[in-house]
Amino acid sequence: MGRPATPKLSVEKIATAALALVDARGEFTLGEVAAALGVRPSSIYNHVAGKTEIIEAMRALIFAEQPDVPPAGPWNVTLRHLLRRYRDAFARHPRLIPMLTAYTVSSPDVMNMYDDIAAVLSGAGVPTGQLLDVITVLDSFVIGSALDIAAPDQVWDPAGARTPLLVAAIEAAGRGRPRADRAFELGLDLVLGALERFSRE
Amino acid sequence: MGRPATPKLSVEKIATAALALVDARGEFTLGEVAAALGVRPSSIYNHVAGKTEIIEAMRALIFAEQPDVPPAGPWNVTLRHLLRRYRDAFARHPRLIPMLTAYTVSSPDVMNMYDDIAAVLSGAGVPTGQLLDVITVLDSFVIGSALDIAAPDQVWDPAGARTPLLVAAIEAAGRGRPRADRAFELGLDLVLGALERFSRE
DNA sequence: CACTCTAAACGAACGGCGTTCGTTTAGCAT
DNA sequence: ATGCTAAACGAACGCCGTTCGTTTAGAGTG
Repeated sequence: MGRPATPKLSVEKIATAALALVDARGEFTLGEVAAALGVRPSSIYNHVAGKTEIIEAMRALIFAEQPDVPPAGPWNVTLRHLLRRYRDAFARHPRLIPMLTAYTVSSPDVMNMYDDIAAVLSGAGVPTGQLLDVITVLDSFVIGSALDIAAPDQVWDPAGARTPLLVAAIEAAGRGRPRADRAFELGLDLVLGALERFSRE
Repeated sequence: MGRPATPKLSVEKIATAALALVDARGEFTLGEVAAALGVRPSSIYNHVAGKTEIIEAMRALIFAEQPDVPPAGPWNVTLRHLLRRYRDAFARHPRLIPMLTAYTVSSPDVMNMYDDIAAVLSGAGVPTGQLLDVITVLDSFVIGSALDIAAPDQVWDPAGARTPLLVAAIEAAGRGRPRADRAFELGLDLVLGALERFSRE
């Protein structure tokens, strides 16, 4: 026993193993992470302060997975790419999303994203006084949409319907990931359209 | 010991006690709930299958707290009231929100809400094929906004900023609950404005 | 080259929490 | 009266996150 020749652990390895567990089963345990890395649970604490810090590391990980996007072109195209990329970071790991909503989001990656969005919006003519409000609206929509991906399709009980309207709408809408993607794109259209009008005033 | 003359517990009492704990401290334990009700933890299982079912009961509770709203007036006013009421149900108990995002949302109260929204949207001219997509967009925005309330104000580290833009925007925006409310109202303006255009096409 | 210091893995242990199960008893139905 | 169901209880279990002291590999220092 004792210290090994080459370290078996690192923050990134721990986060990656935990993320694999979350993707596969929707949750993770320190014991499982340790087992996946051929290590005992207590060893993890040499690299990480606790379970919440592992979750924070996973957040950093999924943002690091993102490709960088050149910020060129007209502002609405750029903003659309930015928001899509933001949501995609969550969308690649749907079961992780609920865990991330339990804590606050002040990681540097998120700040960079906010920074980019702020630049684009300002260029589009949004005044400084309203900048953060607009960013909040966009952020809320993106995070809500991400949660929508994680939600399994409703097992619909027609007996509970007060209107046949909703039943018809649900049956017409399709299911699963494509449905969530389509709704997100529609939301982008709506919000960006509104922002255009907003920035012209 | 044995069975008491009048029952000490009920699903509603359990959910109410748990909700009080969540409001006060952001989390709850079966032991704490039991203590608050003058009961032992195991007794809870005579009324509820487990902790997740308590959370589900809390969801029902906060929707039951809502006043009923007469669905009169032009569709955009009605929809605005509906969405505001939807968000207010969460907003009264901000620390509960992250717990609710961990599971799916198929409670009957939520379905009624969807039903109402569907009726209004359909009346506004949204075709059946897109009804659920629009509802999803609205739902995502509302839930994202609710989470925004729960998020404490960012402790801002100016060293991490790549642009002074975001710093200025954050300082200009104010803090806490009023800020979140203002952003939500702005989002309502944007989305409803976009829907008007959308329904005129 | 000896010596020290730090960092990494380990084993044991703890305290808490969610949950299960068998027991006891009050009120209702037969 | 008798039996059934429902509600509260106590004891116990197993898992999980976390802490602490111990062991040892390698890097730094004189």
